[in-house]
Amino acid sequence: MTIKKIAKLANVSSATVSKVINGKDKYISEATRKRVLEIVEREGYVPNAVAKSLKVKRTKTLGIVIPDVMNLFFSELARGVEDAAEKMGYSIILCNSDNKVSKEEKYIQILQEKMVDGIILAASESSVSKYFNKRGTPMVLLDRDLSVDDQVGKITVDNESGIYEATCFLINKGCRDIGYISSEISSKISFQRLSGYKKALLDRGFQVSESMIYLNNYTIETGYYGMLELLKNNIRVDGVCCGNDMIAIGAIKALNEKGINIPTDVKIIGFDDIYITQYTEPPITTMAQPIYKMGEEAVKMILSIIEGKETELAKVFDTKLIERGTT
Amino acid sequence: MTIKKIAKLANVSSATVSKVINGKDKYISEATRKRVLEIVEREGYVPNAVAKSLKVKRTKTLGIVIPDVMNLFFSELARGVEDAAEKMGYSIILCNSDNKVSKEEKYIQILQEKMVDGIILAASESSVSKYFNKRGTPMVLLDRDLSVDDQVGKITVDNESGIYEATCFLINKGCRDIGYISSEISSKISFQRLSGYKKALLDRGFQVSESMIYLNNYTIETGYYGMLELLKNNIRVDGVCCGNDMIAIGAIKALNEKGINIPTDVKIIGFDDIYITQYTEPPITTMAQPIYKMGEEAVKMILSIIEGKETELAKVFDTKLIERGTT
DNA sequence: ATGAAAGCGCTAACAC
DNA sequence: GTGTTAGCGCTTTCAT
Repeated sequence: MTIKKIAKLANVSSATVSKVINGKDKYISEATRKRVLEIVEREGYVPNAVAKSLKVKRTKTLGIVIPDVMNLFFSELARGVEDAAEKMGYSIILCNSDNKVSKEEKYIQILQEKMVDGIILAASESSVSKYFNKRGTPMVLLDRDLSVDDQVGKITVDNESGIYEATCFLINKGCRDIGYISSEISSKISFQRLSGYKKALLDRGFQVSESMIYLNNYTIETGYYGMLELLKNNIRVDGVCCGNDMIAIGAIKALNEKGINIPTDVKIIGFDDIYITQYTEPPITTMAQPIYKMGEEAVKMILSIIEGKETELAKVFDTKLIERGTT
Repeated sequence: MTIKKIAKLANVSSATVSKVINGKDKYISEATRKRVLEIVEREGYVPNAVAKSLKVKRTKTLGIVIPDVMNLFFSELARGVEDAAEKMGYSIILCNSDNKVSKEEKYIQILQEKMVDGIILAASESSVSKYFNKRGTPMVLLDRDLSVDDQVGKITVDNESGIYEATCFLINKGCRDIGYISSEISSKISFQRLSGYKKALLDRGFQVSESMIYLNNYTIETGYYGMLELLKNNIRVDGVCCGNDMIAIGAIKALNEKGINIPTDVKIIGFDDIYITQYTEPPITTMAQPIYKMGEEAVKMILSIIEGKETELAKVFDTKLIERGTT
């Protein structure tokens, strides 16, 4: 079924059918409008969006590349993006990069070939460089703050001040020997977070000790082994600031296994506020990012760019302390 | 940049450019092949896949509709699908239906308009009916077993025998008063699972008591309130079979709050083996579904259908007991 | 070994 | 109010 066949069945031109289908029917008589619609319905006609896209140069689809949908943080981000996109009549093509530059590049190429109207990127590297954005597809960087000269949007959170606050909170709660478990400094984010931790300690008159810092990945495993390591190295740890909630989950597991009480003996604070955080034992105190909202904001920003509106290209959200059982 | 402009720059026809780009260059002289490739590179030419799709009637993209990516079960499914699709050169359009028929229908329509080559559906209802599959797009039902006359593929797990086994396992572990917390019977899956629970009890000479059964949703909340309810209604509960792992997480939370020891006082078994299950306190014993693999299998099946191969339209996987800390 | 040309299904400018 | 037509960027058959 094509618009042409519908036209023939309705004894009108394909232009007319196109107009009624697209609601541009001001100048179409009610009679033909109705007739066309009936036939469309009867024949189960489904418009061919790819033909339309070729003509109008707009696919009404967005690409989103994230490291991994199975990661609670990114799945919430993706959900925020998808919901907002759907509301605006857009679909999304989902890509998992595993933080691999090669995959990021490959996906960006594919998305450009598929003529997506915009790309939302939680990328590890500057795959965004002009070299890869050959077509100048609108892009917004989500959660990742890369230095990029291009005209790309950025949506981030104030990582340094977030972890700074988290660390101060632990201090205020009475912790004196505060460890830090997080990811290696492979990204700006990780750097900023570590920086926040150190700054808080120094500002409050504590010393920074490298043996209190364990860096690896943003994973449960890192939290688990990192906690074990801290316990090994130091006689005294009474608080741990974690680079994200996954790490906090792992740290809690280690502490539970060792029979160390949370929060009495050791207090834990996480980062992100992924939703599982409410359901752990104990529930995790964390610095919340407005994850879902950041996803929504990313599509708002990219649509604004797509529509050629004047757009503020940087939006940084604040984190917010959510106190629960681990402190 | 279009193929035509590249052609002009290379002093060849667009047909020639098309051939070298697509590797159909047996009959192209090495000299022109090289020249074309150089210009493509230099100009940063990106092929327009929508134009290509219009011509070849194949978009190399698949649609996947699931209730919610934020749900660990479905995000793992989605990841399995995306990985397998990517390996075969396909992209995926992700849709979250929230189990709402209206959204499912809407998405199926959109996916058909976008001319996806196939649709993978974890749908609650028979949105799959001929009426909605107007274009006869290949479909496979994933995780959901709907009665559908159409030629759609189905990938499922043996739910009844899975829960049957789970319940028996609890009995073998010495439980005598086994409750069941799960979702309402709104789907075949829920029916089969409840059925497995009852059958196991009966087969082993126990009675089925409605007050030991709490049905609501496949959520943490249901597990939590369901457990509280069971504790209220019955003096004795020493085992709970949960319809999925989320429910188990909620049940554990309730038990922990009440100071009831797991597994000494009450044993818990879940279903699915979502990955967080290893990290709860205690880690959850569960009947595992090969979630990721089922996602992969769904794309294998749909590609086979797309390619017009003779395809076995039903694949049912076995569940497998994973014993951890809650039993 | 390369090119000319038709056509995929649609929209939009313009004609009537 | 409705129709004609060109053309979006590509592939593919057929000629040369």
